[in-house]
Amino acid sequence: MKRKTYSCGLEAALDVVGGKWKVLILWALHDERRRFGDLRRTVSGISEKMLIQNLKEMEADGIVIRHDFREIPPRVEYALTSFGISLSAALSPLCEWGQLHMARIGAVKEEEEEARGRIEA
Amino acid sequence: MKRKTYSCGLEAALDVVGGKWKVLILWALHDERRRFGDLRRTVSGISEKMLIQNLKEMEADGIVIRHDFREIPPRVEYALTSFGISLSAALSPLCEWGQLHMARIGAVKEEEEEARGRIEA
DNA sequence: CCGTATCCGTAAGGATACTG
DNA sequence: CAGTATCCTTACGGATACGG
Repeated sequence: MKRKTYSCGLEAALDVVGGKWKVLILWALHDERRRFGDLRRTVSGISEKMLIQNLKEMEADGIVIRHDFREIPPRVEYALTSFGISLSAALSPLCEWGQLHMARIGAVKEEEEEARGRIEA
Repeated sequence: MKRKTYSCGLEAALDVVGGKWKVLILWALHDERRRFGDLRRTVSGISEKMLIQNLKEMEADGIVIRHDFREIPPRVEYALTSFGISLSAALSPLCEWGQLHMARIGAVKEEEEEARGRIEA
């Protein structure tokens, strides 16, 4: 059987949590299971389409598990698998780093956006 | 002065190392300074355009520093700043996680790609 | 050797409306 | 409530050719 290969661990990790939303979804689930609508509100800015699409991929990758209560009105909860939990643990230092340097990053990015604005104008 | 804000540390971190290439470039630099052409070969699959574009953004973000030796033929080296080093340290658990689960991830992703192939056919 | 410039396709992602 | 379906835009990124 063929198997995709990677030149380093980060490349493999990115194959699972790459893209704009997956890390944020993962993080929203790292401390508690959540319903679909709950996730939608927690991960600010995400559309329903992107949310469900990413959740499906994450489920296929084995980091998230979906539990459908088969009630009416519908009720579905998403939670991390143990694999997902190990991933979120690996992500936590990055989260702390971001927290620590948030102010600096925010300032630089704000400048960059202003600069882009000046170019367009 | 305005300042961009984030709802969690990961969001801020992603603003700096988001996208397909930056983490890989960062990682290529985490143990040694490298020349442009060296980076191009090390970060497998990247085009010159994407490499220079990302390097410029990373320089603007203060995680990479560019040293132009002003020689002919040209010689330019890129290295991590101390800020960049702190980031690479925060990334290292994720790298280890990827390394550890590389086989599993590779297998799943291979299946997914095969599945996509069947749909198109 | 280290980039720039240009062209171009794809796919990621947003908005909106609709269904069980 | 939890999704689907559809349309549409843009920006990410590849390929290629050229310049200092």
